[in-house]
Amino acid sequence: MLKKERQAYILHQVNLHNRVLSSLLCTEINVSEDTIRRDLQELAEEGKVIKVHGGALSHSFNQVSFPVNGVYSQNQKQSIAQKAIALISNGMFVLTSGGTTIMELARSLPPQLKATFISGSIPVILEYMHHPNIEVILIGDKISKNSKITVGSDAIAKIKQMKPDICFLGTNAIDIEHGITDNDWEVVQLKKAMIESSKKVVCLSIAEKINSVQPIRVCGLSEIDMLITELEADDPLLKPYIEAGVKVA
Amino acid sequence: MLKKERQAYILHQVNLHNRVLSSLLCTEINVSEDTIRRDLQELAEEGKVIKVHGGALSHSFNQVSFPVNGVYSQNQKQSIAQKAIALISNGMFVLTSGGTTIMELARSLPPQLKATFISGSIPVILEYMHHPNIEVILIGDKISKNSKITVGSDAIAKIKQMKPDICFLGTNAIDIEHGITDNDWEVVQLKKAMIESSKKVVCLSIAEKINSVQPIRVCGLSEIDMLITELEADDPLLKPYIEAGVKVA
DNA sequence: GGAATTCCCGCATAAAAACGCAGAAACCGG
DNA sequence: CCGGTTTCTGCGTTTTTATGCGGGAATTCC
Repeated sequence: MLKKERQAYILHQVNLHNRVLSSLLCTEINVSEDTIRRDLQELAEEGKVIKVHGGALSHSFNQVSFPVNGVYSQNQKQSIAQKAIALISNGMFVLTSGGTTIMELARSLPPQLKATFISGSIPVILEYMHHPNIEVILIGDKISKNSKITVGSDAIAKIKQMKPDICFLGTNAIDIEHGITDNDWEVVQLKKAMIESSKKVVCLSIAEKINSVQPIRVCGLSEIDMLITELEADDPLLKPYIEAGVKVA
Repeated sequence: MLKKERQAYILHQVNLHNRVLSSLLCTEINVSEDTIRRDLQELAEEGKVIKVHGGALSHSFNQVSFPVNGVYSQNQKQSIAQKAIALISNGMFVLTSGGTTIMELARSLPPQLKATFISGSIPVILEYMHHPNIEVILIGDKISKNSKITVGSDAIAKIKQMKPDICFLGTNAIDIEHGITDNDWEVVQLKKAMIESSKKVVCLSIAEKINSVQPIRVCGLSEIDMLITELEADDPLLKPYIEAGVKVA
């Protein structure tokens, strides 16, 4: 069999079945694994397939991403994400909500980190999926088209079954008196469950949202362990929260 | 034999068999390999064949290099999607697998359709989310990065709790003897559960995949209700399936 | 953390291509 | 018919290409 023929055949198989294993191909075509590997290599260089350990994948399926429009206050959120990442170590189970701050966190995860991330937010999950070393657990249920997150009793039940090491909450509003508040009833139910299940609860919030209130209460300050903002820890804005027993970073 | 004659003969052979080997040709015509090589060279320069190491290929053969970004066989999948959509009516619960054919189905859903769609495939879910009137239920569990679908016992358990009206399966390989087969163990588990739960099972497959086999068995033909391809229902390729009791469209 | 794959590198080999050359055949204008 | 020219073809040598093999590095899986 001619080289080009072989490559055409491989390409055909990849496009048909979305993935091929070099081990299977080489028995099928009756050539050595090296040859298959070299073929896949060439096809990959021409951009016709995506080479992976043990075989190759079709190009068509592997470029899912969410339309990201300009993120508000990206710099601040970046700096929040960095502080949050410092709390994560290898092997942890990390539960996260949705929201642009969490997105920033997801995007900034160091590539060598090995951990398990759990979320019901579609955009966030997509970011997690791009990372090579993390396991991704998706919480299923009905999708709320507004917030692009799964909501409902199944999702809540699933969260309650878990005991993640740490939970990162994108925060909509936080206030000394009313604690964490939000404006979407279903999302609030979810966050409540997340707080209840997690060993440690960390709120991520840009300074702008500090001392603001939304209609629906998530939890009181006593139930969160840490508040991360882009501010320095000794910023006067944070002082009342420290006094209320919340760690800040 | 004259040069022109020889070249005409070679060209004829190429168009007939899509390929020629120079070694064979030279014994056939009884000239030296050099001569054959020179002929092929000329024909290649005139663009009539594609010269490769060891022989030459027909132009049509090589031309089947696919668009790198686009979906393979999109037209066929479009037409399959249309046939599948005809089976969906308002108020239905529709369970779907993943795959590019299902993606096409998701993209082509008429905007006024009101139904509930259930899936564990991230790319497919993203498409569903764009539609204004459909409810989207996401099956949660661990995400398989290969297939971008949730897999695992939780996902299977969730599917078994449901009784969807119809289930659309993207098909990897279908064959009279072996039924539906696939190449990813976890995905197969999922598909088995989907088939078991659903009132009606519809397989979507481009004609190219008909009569092909993959390593892992999903189910026999008796378990599926309908097979949708881009072919006409009276195509001879489909006849054995009809005889096996599968409806086709 | 250890076993099993898979990958990567260099080498060996055989097949095919390229190259130069020379002889044979065809062509061609007288 | 004949010498000169061009074209074609085959041969020997050198290069290039394709492929398989072995061993060590890297990766994945349990």
